[in-house]
Amino acid sequence: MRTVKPASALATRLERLTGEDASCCVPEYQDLAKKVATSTGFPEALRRVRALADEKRLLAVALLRRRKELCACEIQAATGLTHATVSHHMAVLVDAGLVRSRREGKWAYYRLADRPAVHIP
Amino acid sequence: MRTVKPASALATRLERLTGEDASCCVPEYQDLAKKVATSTGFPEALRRVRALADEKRLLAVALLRRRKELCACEIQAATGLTHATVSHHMAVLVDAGLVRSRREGKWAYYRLADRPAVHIP
DNA sequence: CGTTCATGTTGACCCAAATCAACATATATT
DNA sequence: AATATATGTTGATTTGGGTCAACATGAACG
Repeated sequence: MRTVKPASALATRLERLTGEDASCCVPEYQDLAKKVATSTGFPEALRRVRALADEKRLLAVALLRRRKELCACEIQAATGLTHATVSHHMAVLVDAGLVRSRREGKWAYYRLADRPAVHIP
Repeated sequence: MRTVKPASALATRLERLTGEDASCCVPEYQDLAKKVATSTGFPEALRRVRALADEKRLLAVALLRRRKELCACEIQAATGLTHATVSHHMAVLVDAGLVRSRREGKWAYYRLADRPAVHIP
């Protein structure tokens, strides 16, 4: 017989450091990760960062930092996308809490939300 | 004959606002967008935001904010991923300038870079 | 030296998201 | 009312990226 569990790099490293058996420490790290990932700030930060992680959406936000307010047709002209795609992108930004939308007649206006910053949890 | 160009929402809106012909303004917005998108800060901001826009990578960064330094095997234990995937993810973070890597014998250590913040251009 | 072990690299697969055409809705204009 | 217009919605298509198995590298240890 041999050691049953496949030698874990983490366990061997911790045993090297502490001299004790560290085979239990992998679930410990799993628990820490789960605790962080389910903390309040994490899902929102992920949604915000994901919303910004597109070239066209980041461009829209960058433009909104220069012009206070833009209508959908202006964003369409700037991005060169279809109005359908623009609408989809702006919905993602609004859903992430980065942009607020306003409706005036036929036109839809967008501006940055009050606190559009992202901070890592 | 009719108006040759398909009625642009942006042009009609600007003509409504200014009373002048605005058919030229679409390339104007294109130029502004291109100017912003090619500005120095934009590609780096996009790379950083994209690097953070993954659940496992954001988790790794969040963990690095708690523990000053983690080795690859610890990140593997925390994320539950293959070591290949962990290596790939950490390379993305390092390439984005968010994380610095250090090598000590067989082990690879990661810590946050000096200024891991993202700021939108 | 040869083996083991921790990590990096490559190739392939697979899924989520970006995109657009077509349709739907709502507002303005005549 | 009827038409035109600006935007939202849906379905389908395609592409980028996350994932892993397999292989490669390089160090420690006998």
